[in-house]
Amino acid sequence: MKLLRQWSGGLRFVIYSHHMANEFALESIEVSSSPRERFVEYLQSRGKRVTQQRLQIVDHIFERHDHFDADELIASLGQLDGQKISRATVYRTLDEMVDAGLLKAMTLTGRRVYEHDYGYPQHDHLHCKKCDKLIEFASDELVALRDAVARENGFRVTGHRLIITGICADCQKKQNRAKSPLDLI
Amino acid sequence: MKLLRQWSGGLRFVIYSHHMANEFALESIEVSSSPRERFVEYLQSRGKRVTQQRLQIVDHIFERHDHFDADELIASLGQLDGQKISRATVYRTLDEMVDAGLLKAMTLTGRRVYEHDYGYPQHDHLHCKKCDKLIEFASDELVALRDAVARENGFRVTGHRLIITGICADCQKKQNRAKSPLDLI
DNA sequence: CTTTGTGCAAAGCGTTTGCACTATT
DNA sequence: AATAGTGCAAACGCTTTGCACAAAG
Repeated sequence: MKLLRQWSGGLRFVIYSHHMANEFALESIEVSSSPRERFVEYLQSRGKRVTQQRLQIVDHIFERHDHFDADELIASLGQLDGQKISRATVYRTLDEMVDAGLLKAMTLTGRRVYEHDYGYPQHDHLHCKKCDKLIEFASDELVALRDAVARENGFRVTGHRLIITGICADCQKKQNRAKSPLDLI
Repeated sequence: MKLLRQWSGGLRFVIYSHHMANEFALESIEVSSSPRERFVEYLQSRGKRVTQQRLQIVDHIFERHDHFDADELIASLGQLDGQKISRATVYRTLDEMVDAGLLKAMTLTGRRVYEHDYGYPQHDHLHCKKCDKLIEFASDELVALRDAVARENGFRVTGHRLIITGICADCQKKQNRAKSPLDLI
């Protein structure tokens, strides 16, 4: 799951690679500053402090594109050298990053899952209930449909979340393999 | 929030009224037995017992159509005469009713919310983040879109959940009223 | 009479919070 | 120096579970 990223001076771009298994096949969109820069701006604009912990967390999260929860983040932060960042600080910083528009959160199977929301196009998910994998897809049609439904109901949309649940291609293969005659000997 | 329901012999129908505020504007679909009957069938087919508590809970839930969580259900069950049904039993029975296909569950703002899934057409929701109201809508287009996306990804769909978040018409009115010049005196 | 369900209270699990200490401004 | 952030552990809110007793089959 490699990720290409380019930060060039002035106007900047993020370029995510196409993932072979299709999980992260969306192209990135243009952004005017790095996640770190944007987080610093956000903090300063609110009179909040730019701490070592906050910087370490933003940098770490935007080093690769994937979906993660608080525990996974804490575990992978723990592997970095230096002193550990506490669970409480991680939770507090994740909230701030959601506020800052850097991350998007959704609840899946009881736990909160986060993903990049900055420099990444709007999309929805296919969720495999066997392996828990999230596959992203984007659909303009869906957004149009959403807006039409909202309009009919006099509703002012701020966002949406579509999760299609089922079994991914990989898990279907595994299932078939398990059921094949060869295994019944 | 009145509900019309008719159980006539043989082939039966559930008829939900149109709700004035539009929360429950979907027409019902035909079902071959009452929720209670279906739950009993489900229980017997699995060698589970038909207890007073289980019957009381199904009946109570299907007396009116709305969205509820475990606590609300426990509170409204508590108002019935007779001995109280324990929290644990309510949770266990809700799980069984989801298994039985009578209820559908989703997680909203941390807590699990339930709604009828039997005798009620598939639909999705608009969720007002001001007043927490859920407005239902149905869209065949959405289902077609979902299936197309899944097909492209070799994904076998078992279901989906679309929640459009924003501000409902009522809350928009309230907001405008609060901001009107008259209130600024 | 056997076995499953119920009620209670305790445990679980992810997340949040109060507070004394530390770091940023 | 003043104030906001951190780390710790305890608290939280919702849900689940172990166990002794009650009820269904």
